[in-house]
Amino acid sequence: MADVYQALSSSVRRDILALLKKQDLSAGDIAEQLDVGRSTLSGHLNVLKSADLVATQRQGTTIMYSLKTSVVEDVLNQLYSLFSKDNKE
Amino acid sequence: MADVYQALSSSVRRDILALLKKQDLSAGDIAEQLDVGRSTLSGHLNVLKSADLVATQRQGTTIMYSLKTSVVEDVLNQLYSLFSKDNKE
DNA sequence: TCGTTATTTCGCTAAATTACGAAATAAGCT
DNA sequence: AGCTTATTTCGTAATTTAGCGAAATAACGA
Repeated sequence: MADVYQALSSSVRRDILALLKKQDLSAGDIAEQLDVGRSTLSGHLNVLKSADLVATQRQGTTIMYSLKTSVVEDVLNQLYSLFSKDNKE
Repeated sequence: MADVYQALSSSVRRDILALLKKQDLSAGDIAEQLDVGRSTLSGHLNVLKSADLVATQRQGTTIMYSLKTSVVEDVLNQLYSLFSKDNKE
């Protein structure tokens, strides 16, 4: 889980994740809903993919993006243990 | 909670938070334990303070840093609702 | 007030991030 | 093969971030 925090640090990328939460979408669909150029969006999707936050699946000519939740569970746990007052370790 | 994600995206800053979880520390104490220059550390502490992740309290000539947990609760909730499959909104 | 200690601010540099449009690639259809 | 649509890669520019040492500021004690 190299750089999940970095991936989550962009509001555009968090918006992408919010869209993908509702349904799987192609890059084009996402680009239509977010005010950002295609190539820029592609870069953001790459960051999310590297962080293992999204998965891709080719369907003919389009590529469908979907949300991956496993890594975020780790982040939640890490944040929890980083800040929970009780257990001091 | 302007940019908590940005603040959390640096491993140096996460290390600072981990140290502060165990006990309140001065900037000097932190600098001794982390391999980073004083001025650089000061910058990181500023980022954490802006993100409301740490609090400061002057004690004579030194400044004590302590962990603030309130904002992180919000982040945890946000992340949870961003990724939880069930509730689609 | 002077000196000492603790911390921050100030340039400055290097590296990373974000954005764009144009060109390249991939897949499907006729 | 040639055309169309979807997406990515490339080259470039602007902005942000991270790091450093030197100088500035703050608070204390002699």
